[in-house]
Amino acid sequence: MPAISPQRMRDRYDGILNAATRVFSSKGYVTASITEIAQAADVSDGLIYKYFENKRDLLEQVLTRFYERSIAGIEAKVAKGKNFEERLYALVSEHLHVFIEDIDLCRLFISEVRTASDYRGSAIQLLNRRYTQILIKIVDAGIAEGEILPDVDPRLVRDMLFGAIEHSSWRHVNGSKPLDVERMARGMTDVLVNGLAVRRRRARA
Amino acid sequence: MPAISPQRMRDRYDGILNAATRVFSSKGYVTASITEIAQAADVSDGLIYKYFENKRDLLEQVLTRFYERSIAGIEAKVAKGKNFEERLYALVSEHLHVFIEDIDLCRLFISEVRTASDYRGSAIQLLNRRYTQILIKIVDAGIAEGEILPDVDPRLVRDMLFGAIEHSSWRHVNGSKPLDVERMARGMTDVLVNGLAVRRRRARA
Amino acid sequence: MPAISPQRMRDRYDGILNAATRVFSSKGYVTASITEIAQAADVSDGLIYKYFENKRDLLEQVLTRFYERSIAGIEAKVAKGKNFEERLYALVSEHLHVFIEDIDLCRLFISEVRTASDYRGSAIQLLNRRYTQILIKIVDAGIAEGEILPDVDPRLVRDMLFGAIEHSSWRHVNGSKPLDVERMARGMTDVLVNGLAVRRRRARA
Amino acid sequence: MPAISPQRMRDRYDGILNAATRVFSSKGYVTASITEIAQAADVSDGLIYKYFENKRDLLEQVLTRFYERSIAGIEAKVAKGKNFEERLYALVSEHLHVFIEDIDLCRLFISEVRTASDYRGSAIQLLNRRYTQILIKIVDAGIAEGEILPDVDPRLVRDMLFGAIEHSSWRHVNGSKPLDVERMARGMTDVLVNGLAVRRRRARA
DNA sequence: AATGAATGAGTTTTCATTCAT
DNA sequence: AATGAATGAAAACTCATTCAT
Repeated sequence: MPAISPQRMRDRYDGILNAATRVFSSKGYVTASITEIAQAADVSDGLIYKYFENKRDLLEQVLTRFYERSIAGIEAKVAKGKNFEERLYALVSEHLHVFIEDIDLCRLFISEVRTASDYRGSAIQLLNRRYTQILIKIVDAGIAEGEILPDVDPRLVRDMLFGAIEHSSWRHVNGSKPLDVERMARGMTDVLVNGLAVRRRRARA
Repeated sequence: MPAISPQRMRDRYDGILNAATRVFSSKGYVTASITEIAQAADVSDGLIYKYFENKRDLLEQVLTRFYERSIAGIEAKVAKGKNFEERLYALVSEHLHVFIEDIDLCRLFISEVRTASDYRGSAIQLLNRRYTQILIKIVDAGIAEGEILPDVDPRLVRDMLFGAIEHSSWRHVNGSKPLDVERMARGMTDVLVNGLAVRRRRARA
Repeated sequence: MPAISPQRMRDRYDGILNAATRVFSSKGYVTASITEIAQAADVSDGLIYKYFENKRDLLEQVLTRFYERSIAGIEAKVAKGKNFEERLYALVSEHLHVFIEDIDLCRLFISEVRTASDYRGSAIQLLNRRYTQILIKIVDAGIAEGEILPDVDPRLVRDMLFGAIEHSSWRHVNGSKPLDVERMARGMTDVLVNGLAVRRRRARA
Repeated sequence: MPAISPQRMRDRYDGILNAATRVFSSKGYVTASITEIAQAADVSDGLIYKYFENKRDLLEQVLTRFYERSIAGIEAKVAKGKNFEERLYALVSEHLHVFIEDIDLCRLFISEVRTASDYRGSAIQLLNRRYTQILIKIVDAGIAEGEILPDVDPRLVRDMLFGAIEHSSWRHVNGSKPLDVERMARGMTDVLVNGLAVRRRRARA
């Protein structure tokens, strides 16, 4: 004898999650209060604890859902790329787009998720791996198709790329300047592909 | 006619700063409490406020001291490099070393300093600029000496490099694996210099 | 669907207000602590902040309630007076009664309310005006009915009377002697009406 | 073997007292801090405790000195008055002048001195009596010389007058309007002497 | 005599979480 | 199922007073 329909339960859950996403994004984890989230969700404080274990759990759900959606979008775009360079470019530009469209969530993600003591083994960590795999596959395919030097360590490329994206996005996050996604994605892809060194006999693309 | 010797005052200051460094590093800024720091420094709560304006100020001093020391070390090493590649390698490997030796402080730095609303114009920001300049100069010199393509945007290189370092260090920070500094620094330098693409006519170094 | 009956909420509110009234009265605003009030109200510290904004707000509610009740009582008595002298007497004697019955609250009122920087425009100030009006109307009516000299400044009368009441009450407040309300009210009324000077041709009432 | 000359000791004492007068006046007793006073006196915190028992004692000395000086001034002026009305006027106007010239000290006096639990028997209380006596004597003399009705209670007059002065001064203290001393002193004296009631056969002055 | 470093109790206020209704 | 009243532990910070120097 369920006192509430599964659909309604689902709606409640989503409502709270959406509210938490908004509040956490705009105020940060510590500064946001359960009461504030409850009000934004038009729900009582107590009810939140029926759907989520505690404040930390709520944060994790928020981040997980965001990460899942972002990865799905990036995967879709990357799949359309026809060669190494196109796929790399798709990855970079999509990643940057996510940063631009959901700055606040990204800021939340970066500043809170890693602090979590329970980071290892969490759902987030699994997503992280999944995301990483996207790039690894791109690189592996590039090597297989002869586009990329075979002695390149894919993990190195991953670190350089994601690090670069994150790093350059930060300035945007912190508000100093708008980000020119197109130009930046192009620049990163280019440097990664061709390096910085002067070539004697071969013109760069 | 001070009631306490300057030396003892200096010791007190350092004692508190060291205690704060330890506590902040291990627990994070918000989670650490003044009382905890005071106990770690074997000092009363109140005394902390004689040497530091408030909790935030204490954090800033901790970060500034750390940053200053790190920069000095890196600058020294970089100065010894004879060409672009050597200097770039020095920068990368020193930076990685700092990350490895002071993981917790780096985590603190990354997760707290950028959140600070008063970041802009702060001492930290100045240090950040100073650090950034080290790399910019390396790149500029590389261009001047014809080692590097003249149309390279130094800021792009900066973002890619620092981002990559930060990013790859994170895994180390989060504890999964030890970091092979030598190999990683070599790899990054190499990719940055030569790119990933296969060269037709020219053997890579 | 509140989790608590409105009646119980009202009781809590009143309980805290009463406790605060007691504690503030006996110890003064600054000296009284929230914890002390909470204990007196048999309630947790935190709950006080559910019913009142902060310590200052709590004080204001205490004073306002007291003032409202006092004014209502005085107004009622004054309304029964048939002429200037009777009404003046009613005002004076009621005011003195309040002082005697609630010495501590009066002391609190006098020493705290005027210090408040936010006094102007506050609820208290409005009550102050309302009280002042009672006397002004008495004087105006006395003039209109030819009982009082027309060139009398009602504000001067107000200052002299309220000042006198307050002042003479203070000795009572500070505990030296009990106050003979009847005699004092009679004396003040008389002096105000007839003055101190000897009259040549007219016997005093 | 005094390590410091009596004169220098006296200067120190006065310096601290003056500084305390300034700081207490402008910030109030609770808000003022010993450190602040020490700085204003160009002296160390600790030295204050060589000259005064504690913060409360310091306040009392400040108020006592102020009160003593004010009374002396008023006594001198009153002594010059030739009859009841002149002396009464002198008292009122001098009192008002003190209020105007030392508003902040008056505010301090009124809001702090009475709160003092040790009010009774203190130096301040003695001064209060001495001040009160000035008026009592004026009234007694007025009665003796036939200017004033013999059945007047001098204490009642005292309360009305001092109360009125204090009360009307408060508005000035609280800053709403400047005080017209002359007019107000004249008005009070007049009402006290002649009363408010219409006289049939005798024109008022 | 004079200093000012050092203390530590005490303050208001916030908030995640629980549980009676 | 849902509420929101109630808790109480914690936090940062202040300051009168003491005492080693």
